[in-house]
Parts: sequence; C-alpha cells; structure tokens
Amino acid sequence: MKKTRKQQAQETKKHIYLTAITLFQTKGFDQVTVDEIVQESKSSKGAFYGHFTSKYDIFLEKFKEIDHFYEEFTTTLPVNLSFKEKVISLIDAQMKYLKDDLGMDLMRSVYKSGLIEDERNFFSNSERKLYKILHSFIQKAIKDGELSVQINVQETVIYITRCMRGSLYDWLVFGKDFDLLQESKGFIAIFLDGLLLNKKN
Amino acid sequence: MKKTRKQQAQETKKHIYLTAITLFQTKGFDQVTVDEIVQESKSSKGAFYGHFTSKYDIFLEKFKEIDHFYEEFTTTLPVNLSFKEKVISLIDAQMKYLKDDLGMDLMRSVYKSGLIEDERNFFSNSERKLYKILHSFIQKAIKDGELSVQINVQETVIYITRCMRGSLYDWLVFGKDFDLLQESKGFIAIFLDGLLLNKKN
DNA sequence: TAGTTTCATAGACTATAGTCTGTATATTAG
DNA sequence: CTAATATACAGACTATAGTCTATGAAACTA
Repeated sequence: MKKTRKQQAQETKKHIYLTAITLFQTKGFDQVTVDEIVQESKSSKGAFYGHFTSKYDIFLEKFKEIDHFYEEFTTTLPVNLSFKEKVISLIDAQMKYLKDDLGMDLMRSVYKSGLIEDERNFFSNSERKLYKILHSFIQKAIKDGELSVQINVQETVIYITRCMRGSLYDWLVFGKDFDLLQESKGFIAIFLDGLLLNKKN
Repeated sequence: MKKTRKQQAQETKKHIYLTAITLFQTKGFDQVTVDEIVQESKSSKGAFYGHFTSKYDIFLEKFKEIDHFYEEFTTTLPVNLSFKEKVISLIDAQMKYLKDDLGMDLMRSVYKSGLIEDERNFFSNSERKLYKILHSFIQKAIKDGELSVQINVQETVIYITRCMRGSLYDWLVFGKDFDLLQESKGFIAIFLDGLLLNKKN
C-alpha cells in the first residue's frame, strides 16, 4: 500500500520526536542540540521546524503524557478521603511522578519555557486536567461542609497549584539536597490548614 | 592625577554596567544583545566578559539594590504590628517594589537565571537579607507566643519565601492580567493562617 | 633603566537555536 | 494527461551568547 504524503510526514514527525526524546533522556535536555537530533534522525532542520516550533515544543508534547498520570490517579484514588487527604495524596503522587518519571532536567525545561514570553506554555494548556481534578475536590469539599461556601473555587485552584509550582521551582533552584516530596507536603499541609480554617468564619 | 590600571578597569566596568542597565530599561532585557552593549559603551566582548560572567550577571548586580529596599523597609516598619501584619506588609511593599521599580522583564530574567544549572543564582546569595528579616519576625513571634516554640524557624523562612516565589512565578507566567499585589496577599494570608494555627497544637 | 610579568582589552572565532529559500514530488485542476 | 499548485524536506544562512588568543601597556623586579 502506497503511503500518502501526509502519512509520510507523520512518520517523519514521529521519528524525529522519538529520536529527540531518547536523546533527552540519555543526555539531558540542555545537552542535546537540534543539529544532533536532526543528524541522529537523518532528517533536517527544515523537517524539524516544520513539525515542531521549537526545541521546547518537542517535549511539551511529551509532557502532555502527564495527563495519563492524572487519569490513572483519579481512577485509583480511594473515595472516602477528606479534602486535605485527597490534595496531599495528589501532591505526593504527582511529585513522585515528576521527580522519578520526568526528572529534574526535563522539569527545569518546562519551568524555563513557562518564563518565555508569548510562548504558548504548558501552564496555560496542559494543566487543565489538574485544574479540573482540584476543582472537583473543592466542590465536593464545599458540598460536604469541609470548606466554606463563600470560598472562590477558581482562585483556590490557582492557590493550590501555586503551592505545587512554588515547591517545584524551589526544587529546581536549590537542587538535589532539596527533598521535593517532604518539602511540598509540609508546605501544602500548612496552606490547607489555613484554607480549612475559613469555614469557621 | 594619573589613573592606575585598576581604577581604569573599574571605570570601564562601571561604564559598561551603566550602558547595559540603561539599555535594559529602555528596550527590555531580552531585546538587548551583548554586542549592542559593547558597541554602545565603545568597549569589547573581552572587556564585557572580563568584568561580568554573563548577560544575566550584569543585572544580578543591579538586582542587589534590593538590599536598599529591605534596609529602608525595616527602618520604617511600625513596631507594634502582629506577626501576620508584619509579613503581609513586607510582601506588600516588596511586590510593589519588584513590580514598579524593577519591572516584569527584569524579574523574568532573574527567575530564568535561577533555573540555570550551577549558575550562582541570586536566590542562594542575595536573598540573605530577606531571610534575616523573616527570621527575626518569626523569632519575635515565637517569643511573643504568636507562634509555637516547636516551629522550625529555618523551614518556615523557606516556606514564606516560597509563597513569594510562587506568586512571582505565577505573575511572570500568567502576565499582565495577574494582579501581583492582590494575588500574593491573598495567598500568603491563607498560608499564615495555617501557620498560626499550629500554636494551638 | 631594562627586562619580565601581569592584566585589561580587542576582536576573531565557536556553538547553537532558529529562519529562509530552493527543490522535488505528491496532489489537484482543467 | 498535462499543467499548476501545495508541501515536506534539505541545508545554507543568520543572530547572538559566550570563548579564545593576541597585544600593548602598566606594574613589578633586579
């Protein structure tokens, strides 16, 4: 069966993608050059930039796999947990995943790309699923009386994810001695205490 | 009076520095090239990299001016405030300063540079003064019984600064519609509620 | 003072992300 | 079927941060 041009293009894209991801995982994002990816995949700059808008772009694609993680997380989460327990186990699982499966180097690139102006960064796209999960946690907590009805759900989602981003940023800045799991759990625990306090007001 | 070599070098450094800062403020950090700085200041790459280790470096220098801000802040802060009030007014003043005096563009560069591996970034140096201020706030709060004696001071300092970094990072990512002052105050307020809660345990 | 060393600077060079242009082939139109 | 068009790709080219080497003058030494 003859391949159409589109099929061929898709194959090229996938081939470049897989080559790049492999190289990233072997040598670390910053150690891999576009020339190297192009050479290794026996393609060209033209092909590379035809399919991806930047070197960041290629693993933001990869990064979207995090949605699988969230998917799995929601299906395996026990039902009878309190709001605080749920958020903490989300953070626990997420940080483990980011640290062990994606790694510091890739995460550093994600956080760098977030700072590049007018880059369509993943924080404004791919975190949607995370936002949805937290949204549902919060709404359930309000219904169950764990959180005040006066709480602003959207804002609270941002705050909680900010705790995550803050801990992750610190991990990337302070390096290996920084215990990401410990730090993020300790931090969010205090924040949640503050949040839950509001139900009494 | 004849200039010594060292004096001459210092003048060159200062001249490059001032030229660069002016350019940064006019065009924004990322829009200024090293070549341009060198050309404008009528010096050379050699001179530039002799005095500064990188383009980031040159304004991390500038960034150290933030110490003046902290200095001034501590001298003008009213004495009879509660712990929470003190931290919130610190954050309020600091965010105003960062937003209005340093600007988003420069801050973005600071946060980027924090993510560059083995770069001697300002978070591990220049924030010392901020850490000290918070340290003293916390210790006073413990002495006054506002905070539990069991609290880990060092850790709490990191947590509070993490709230700042988190809010700032979000500001840089989400852009102009993000109200830095509002957001950081709302966020820290909840965190501090959680922190203060601990005194009862 | 004459020779030697150090150091600030100049600017050519390198590394690398990203752009631009040309081309060959697939696809479409008549 | 032939001509026109679109597009996937190749690779030369550009922009820019940072390195390396050479040089001349200042500072030191004897």
